Amino acid sequence: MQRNTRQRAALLDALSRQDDFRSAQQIHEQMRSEGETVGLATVYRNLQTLASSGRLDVLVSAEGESLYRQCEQEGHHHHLVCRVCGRTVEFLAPKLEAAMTAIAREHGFTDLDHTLEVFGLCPEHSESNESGQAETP
Amino acid sequence: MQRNTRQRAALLDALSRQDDFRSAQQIHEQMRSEGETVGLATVYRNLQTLASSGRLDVLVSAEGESLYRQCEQEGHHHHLVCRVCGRTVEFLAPKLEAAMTAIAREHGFTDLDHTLEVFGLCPEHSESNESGQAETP
DNA sequence: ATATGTGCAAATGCTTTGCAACGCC
DNA sequence: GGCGTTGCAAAGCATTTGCACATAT
Repeated sequence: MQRNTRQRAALLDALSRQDDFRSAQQIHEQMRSEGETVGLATVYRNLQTLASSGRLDVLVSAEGESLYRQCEQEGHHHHLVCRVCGRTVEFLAPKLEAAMTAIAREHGFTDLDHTLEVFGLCPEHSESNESGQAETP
Repeated sequence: MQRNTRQRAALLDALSRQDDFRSAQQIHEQMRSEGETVGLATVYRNLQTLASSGRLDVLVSAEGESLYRQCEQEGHHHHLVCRVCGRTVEFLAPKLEAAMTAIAREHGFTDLDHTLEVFGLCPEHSESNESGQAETP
């Protein structure tokens, strides 16, 4: 079954100290920079395992890259994700759900499922603010 | 500017005779099988051009592949897609847009973009109906 | 002890790109 | 004739996989 390896523990730890959506490579890089010695393939493999066991949230960015983060909420929810830093806000939208369901029903569709992700620039990275303020000149 | 090449015309024609979402490679294959001689790269390039000029709808499958089809509506809209046959219904949801925008604004996000796709079973493929009527055994 | 997990590097699959030839305008 | 377009093959990326080695249990 599932063994308890240093790498897996390190990955879970990294994920727990981090609540933005990140790509496998970003996560790997971060772990490396924190002194962990982990292979990229291992990160991919573990992320996959964790995701399919429902312990992680996965979302596919507009560019087709898979982004991961630990779940915050159990139930159904959506994400507002910063395109630059990955900062994420979860939100519920029962009205949206209801409206979508209604539309689908009107067309005779059943067994519904949907994806709704919002991408944008968070306050730190908004365009009016992007003149290079993140650094300390 | 934009030139009028045989390949581009063939692509537009192929797209116009087809209303499911398809990958670049599927479209290329179809064109080939219809006797068109077109390079795969050309298909990719033209799909990209057309998509960014808003003449095509693009959607990224869960596997990260880009799927294209011609637009039915000009403006922003969403899709209700049958998981079995790919049958697609476009719909508008101004209230959803407004609600999402509001939520994003509350969190200070700007330059918004979002993906909203609804998947389900169309009337032909609903579960109560799925006993295998599509085939001829 | 032994099945699982890991690391590396090679392989995969989709997509993009460099560059010479091609063909609209 | 010139410049956008094309085609091919090579390059790029994110991700997966084969295989020998390491290691939890």
